[in-house]
Order: sequence, then structure tokens, then C-alpha cells
Amino acid sequence: MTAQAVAETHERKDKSGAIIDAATRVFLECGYGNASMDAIAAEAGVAKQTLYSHFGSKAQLFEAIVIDRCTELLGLADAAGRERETEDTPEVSLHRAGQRFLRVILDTGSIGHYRAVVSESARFPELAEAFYRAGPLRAVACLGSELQAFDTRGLLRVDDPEASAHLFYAMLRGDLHMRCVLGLCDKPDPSEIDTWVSRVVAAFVAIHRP
Amino acid sequence: MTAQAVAETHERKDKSGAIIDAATRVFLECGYGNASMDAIAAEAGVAKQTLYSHFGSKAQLFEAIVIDRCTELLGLADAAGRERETEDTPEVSLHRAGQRFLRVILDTGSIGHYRAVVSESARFPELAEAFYRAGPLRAVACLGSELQAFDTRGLLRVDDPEASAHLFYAMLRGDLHMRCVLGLCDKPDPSEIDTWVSRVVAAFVAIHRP
DNA sequence: GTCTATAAAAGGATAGAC
DNA sequence: GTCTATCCTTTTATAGAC
Repeated sequence: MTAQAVAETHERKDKSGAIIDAATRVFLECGYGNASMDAIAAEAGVAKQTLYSHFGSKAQLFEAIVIDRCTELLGLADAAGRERETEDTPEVSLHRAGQRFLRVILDTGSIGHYRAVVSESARFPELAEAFYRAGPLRAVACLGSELQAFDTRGLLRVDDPEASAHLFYAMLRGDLHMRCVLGLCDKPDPSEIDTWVSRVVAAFVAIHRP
Repeated sequence: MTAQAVAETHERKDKSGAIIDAATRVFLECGYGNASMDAIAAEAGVAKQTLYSHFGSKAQLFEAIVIDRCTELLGLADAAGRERETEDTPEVSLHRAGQRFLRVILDTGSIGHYRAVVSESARFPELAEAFYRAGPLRAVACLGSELQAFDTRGLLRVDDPEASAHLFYAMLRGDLHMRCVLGLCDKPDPSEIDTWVSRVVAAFVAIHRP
């Protein structure tokens, strides 16, 4: 477990970053309640006191790692926005957006992030809202403006861009996301994903044909 | 919290049932890790030892309450199946199925159940699978056979009934389910739900027009 | 800032009387 | 079967030396 988790995380230079990385691994794997500060200190290779020097308490450390991942999500969404090619057809553009979306949300780290936020949404409501804004809402805003542009060009008919964007992402999630969140499928088959994306894009375009 | 939770749960006569009910309230509100046996005993109004006499350990008690709710889910799905009217149009039938589906999955108890299973899916993988079978899979099988019947009657064109059923439920969930799971909306506005169901049914029928 | 050692509390599980 | 009282491990958080 540890070796694999380390491999997929970029290690940082400063000690705060190293603690964040280690805490992320432990929290996302065990959950807030089951993770112990001892385990995090051991994973980070520092003394427990160092955790408290930097972050004050277990709750504050948890907040820090969740917000840190939300910031990464924002970066991903913005990068996706910059990649848009204005001359693409809706099918091509939506297919690319769909694959990127599923690649992000089905990633092991994202699944753990989502699990952690869901589990502690009662204890940390502000984290749940931060997650929703940085992830789903940002993605919807991004796709919504793209759909609006297709409507303007007459390639799609989109009366309510945000609602349609929500629908598109919901269709993409299908039950794949739930199965991963429940731990029923570790790594979805890429060909299965591609088939599903194609199916969803075809259906979505059929709904929004001018 | 407690008064409200009590109000929406039917109290049982035998002591085992009372413990199950109390444990359900505490586990679904606090999560497995944060719930304590002391709190459950207090909520049930019995001594802690009584919990251990009946269920052996905290883990076994948790399994019992999750399985208990899965059994209820199965009952709901079967009841839904019996309500089918064979002469309905797809629109009417799907609208009714959609409203029932959202009413079930957005219920406070279901949301807590889902949160608990997700949170502990790593520790109790068999519970995650039991949940998935009793809930989503059962619902998909039920709707799938209904879609198959519509295909046979020539009212819809459904090449892959199960995939279409997954798609229908995914569209219905939209981001409503996630928002509730994250605790961002307590009680969804019924009119908002109705609007969304109508929109989804129209889109789904458009996709599957013969 | 970082480590070792320790305090203080919480929680899972059990013993024994009734 | 049920309750009171207790054990013992784990865990959060802090004190004090370097």
C-alpha cells in the first residue's frame, strides 16, 4: 500500500509539504476517525510533535490536506478550460471532456478525497462546500460556457447550459463512480470507459440536437 | 437531532430491535469510527454489556445495522416492482419510477446509510457489495425488465436494458444526490425534484425513441 | 524547530452480582 | 439476560531537553 501510494504522489521539498503528503495518504486511506497522528508522523518520518508545531491539531491538519486537494482540483479544471479548441465539433469536444472528467474522478486519489469529504461532511461542513465548489461546480461552469458557445454557433440547442452540464456529468458518472467509491472496482478498464463515454456523448448530442 | 431521528424511525418491541434502531441512529449520524458503544448504549437505554451480549462486538453490530437497512431496501424495490401497470405509457411509468427513486435515495436515512457504507468500504468490503446489490443493482434489474417490455411493445427502442437503466438512474441522481450526501441540501424542494424528473424522462425517451 | 517521554482522556471489551 | 464497576489499550495533546 505505502509504496504504491508514495509512487503516485509527488514528494515535496519542504517539511510542511512532506507532512501534507503523508497525512493525505493516511487520511485518504483510513478516514479521519481511524487515522492516528502517530501513523501520520511515522509515514512522514517526523516526530509527532512536529505535526502539532505546524498544524496545531488533528482537525486542522485534516482541513489542510482537504483544501490542498481542492486547490489541485481547481488547477485541473482551469487547465482543461485552456485546452479548448474552438473549431471542434460537439462530438469531438464532448468526448475529450468526458474522458478527462472520468480520468480525474476515477483516480484513486480523487476517490479517497471524495470518501473522506463525504465521511466527515457532518463534522466539517465547510470542507464539503469547498470540495463541491472546487470540483463539480467548477466543472459545470466550465462545460456550461462551452455548451453556450455551441448553442450560439447553432451546433447544439442548449436552453439551460448549467443544467445540461450537470446532466452530462451525471450521465458520465453512471454507476462507475459509485462502484469505485464503494471499492467494488479498483481500476476501470479503459476500453470500458471509452465505450461508455461514446455512448453518453451520442445520447447527449441526441438530446440537444437543434 | 435525537428527537427528529426517533420520529422518523419505527420503534420495535424486542430489545434486539431497539438496539438496532439506536445503533442505526448513532452510526448513521456519527460514522463508524466516531460512534462509541457508550453513546449507542445510552441512546438505546440499555447497559453497554447488553450490546455485547446481543452482537458480540462493535464491528458485528455495525454489520447488523447495515444489513438490516439493506433488507429494507430490498423490500422497497420489490414493492415498486409490484406496483407496475402494464398499460402505462413510457412517460407515465418512468415519471412515477423516477419520483419513487429520488424519494428513496434522497431520504435522510438512505443518505446516512450510503455515507456509512462509503466511509467503511475499505474496512467492510462485504457490506459495500451487499449495499450495491440490494440497492442500485436491484433497482437496475427491476427497471431493466420494464424497459425490455417497452421495447417488445415497440414503444421504446432499448438495445441494452441494463445499461439504459443505469443511465436513467444516473441522470436522475444528477448532482442532487451528491449535494445531499455532502450535506449541502437537507430537504430538496419537491417542485425542484419534479421539474428535474420531467426533464430527465423527456431526455431519456428522446434517446430511446424507436 | 525537532526529538523523547509523558500526561490525560476516551473507548472497546470483560468480570461478577443479581 | 441485564446492570454496575473495572481493566487495558489506543490516541490526542503537551512538557522539557537539545
